[in-house]
Amino acid sequence: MSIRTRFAPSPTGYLHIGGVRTALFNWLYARQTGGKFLLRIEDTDLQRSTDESTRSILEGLAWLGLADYDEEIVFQSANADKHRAAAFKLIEQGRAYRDFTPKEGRGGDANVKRDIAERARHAAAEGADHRANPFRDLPLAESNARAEAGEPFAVRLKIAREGRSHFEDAVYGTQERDYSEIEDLVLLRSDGHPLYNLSVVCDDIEMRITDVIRGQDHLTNTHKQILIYDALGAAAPRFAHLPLILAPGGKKLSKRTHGEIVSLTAYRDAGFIPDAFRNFLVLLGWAPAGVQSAADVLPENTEVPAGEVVGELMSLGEMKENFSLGRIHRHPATFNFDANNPRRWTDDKLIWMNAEYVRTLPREELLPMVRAELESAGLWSDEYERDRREWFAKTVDLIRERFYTLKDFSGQGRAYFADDFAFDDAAVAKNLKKEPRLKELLPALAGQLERLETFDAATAESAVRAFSEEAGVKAGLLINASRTALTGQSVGPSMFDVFDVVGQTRSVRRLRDAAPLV
RNA sequence: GGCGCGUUGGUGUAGUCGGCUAACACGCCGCCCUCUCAAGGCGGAGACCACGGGUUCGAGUCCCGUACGCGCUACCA
Repeated sequence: MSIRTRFAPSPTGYLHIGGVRTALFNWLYARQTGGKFLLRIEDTDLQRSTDESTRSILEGLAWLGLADYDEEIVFQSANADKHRAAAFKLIEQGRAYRDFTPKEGRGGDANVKRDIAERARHAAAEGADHRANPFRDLPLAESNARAEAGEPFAVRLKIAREGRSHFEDAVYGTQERDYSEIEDLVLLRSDGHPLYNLSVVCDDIEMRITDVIRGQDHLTNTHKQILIYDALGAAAPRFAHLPLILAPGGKKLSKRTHGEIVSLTAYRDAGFIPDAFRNFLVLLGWAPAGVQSAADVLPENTEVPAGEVVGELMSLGEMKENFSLGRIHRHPATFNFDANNPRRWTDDKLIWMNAEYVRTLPREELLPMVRAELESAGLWSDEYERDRREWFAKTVDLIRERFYTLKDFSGQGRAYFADDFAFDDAAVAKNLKKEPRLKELLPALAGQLERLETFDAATAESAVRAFSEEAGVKAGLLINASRTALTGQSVGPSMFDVFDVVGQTRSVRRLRDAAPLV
C-alpha cells in the first residue's frame, strides 16, 4: 500500500517552527516514497481557531514549497457529524458509554496544567480507579432512556480493565502502557462536540493515513488513539514521533510565550530564503548518516556528485533522497533566538546558512527574490529586466557576496539602486573627516574619472592609482573615501567594482557631493 | 504525584557489530589574503561523552541506579 502522510495543524495561531518541521518531515517522507502528502486543518476548537491562522499556515507552507498537497484540504470541523456518529456507534456496540456526571468546570487556561497535575496527584494518593465511573456499566436501555429524556451526557471510551497497549514507534521504538494508566477518555463533550482524540482517529481512518508523523508531545496520547482505532475496528497506522524543538530556556516552543519570533512568516518577512530555511530546519532533529564537510569526504578538487550528501548543505532533492525516519533523533533540539538582540535575533546557524544560499543560489533563482525585495522597498525599476538586465545581474552578483538576507539588498544595498541612501556616521568619521585634504581631493578625483572615455573597474583603478601618486597620498585613502562617498558605508565590495557598477555619472556626482561632508 | 521520553563542547550534530588520543558544522579567538568588510585558506580555545555503579582486556557505545530536563496526564488541540 502506498504511503499517505498528513500534516494536521490547528489554526489557533501562526505556523511556528516546530509545526513547519513536522510538515517538512511528512512531506519528505511522502515524496521520498512516492506516496501522498495531505493537509488537514484541525479547526475543531471553535473559540481559538481563526481564518487568519489558516491563511498564515497555507501561506507559510506555500512559501516553503510544501503546498503541493495531493488531495483536497480537509477541514476537520466539516466532519464533526461523522465523528459524532462514530461515537454513537461505539455506544451501541458497548465500546463506549454515556457519562451523565455533570460537567466539571475548569479554571482559566493559564492554570489548567497545574490543575490537572494537582488533580492527578490527589487521585493517585487516593488510589483512584480509572474504571470506577458509575455509568460505565449502566444498561444500554437505561442509558438510552435517560438520553432521550434530555439528560446531558458526555461519551467515554470503555477501556478494558486488564491489559497493555503497545505500538512500535518508528523513532522511539516499542511503546507500552498499562490500561490502568489510561482513563476512560471522553470522546464527545456533553454539548455534543467531538474531542481531539476521536476526531484525529476518525479523520486519519477516512483519509487512509498510513503514517502519522507528529510531535513527541503526542507520544503518550497515542495509546489512547490506538484504543480508539481498535474500538472502531480499524487498523492503526504506523507512528513516528518527532523530538520537540525547544526554546533557549529549554521549554517547548510556543506561540503564546515566545511570540512572533518563532513564527515562520517572521522569517519570510525578514528576508530568509525558503531553501535555506528548509535546510536549517531539516537538521533540527535529523541528520544524514555521518555528516562531514565536503573537504573531508572527497579528494581534493573533485566535483560534488549530484544527489550525494556530503555535508549539511543540501538541496531539496538531496534531502528527499537521504531522509529516513530511522535517523530522526530522540532528544529535543534547542532553537536559538533572542528578541532583545537585533544583531543576532535568531539562530546563528540559520543566519549563516541563509548567507550561504544568498551567495551561492543560481542567478535565475535569486534574481526574482531580489526583485520582490526591491519592489517592496520601492527600489525596483522595470529597466532591470530590460536594458539594464546585465547591469542588474552583475550588481546583484557583486553585492550578494556579503549579504545575509534578502533585506540587505534594499538596506545595505540601497546605494546601488537609488541616490537617496544614508551615510553611516562612523563611516563618514573614519573615511572622510579624518583627512581634511579630501575636501579638495574628492572633487579632483571626480574630475579625473569624468575624463575617462571607457569606464569600468580596470580604468577606474588605474585612474585612481595614478591620481593618488600624483597627489602624493596613499591609494587606500582615496579608495576608502570613495567607498563612503559612493555608498555611505565603510564596508563593501572591492571599490573598483563598485565604481564600475555605480557607473561614471553617478560616481562622479557622488564624489563631488561628498566633499562638503569632509 | 503517576506514566513516558531524553541527557556528546555555547548551539546543531557524527560516532551502524564496544577499540576515541571523541569527529563535523555554526559561533568564538588568532594568522594569511587585502582598498574596507565579508568570503576563502590555515591554526587555536572549547566536551574527561549528566552523575554513580556494574559487565568487559577495553564503554560515549551494553546493564542497573541517581540527578536533571522535557512531555503527557482536560467534557484543549
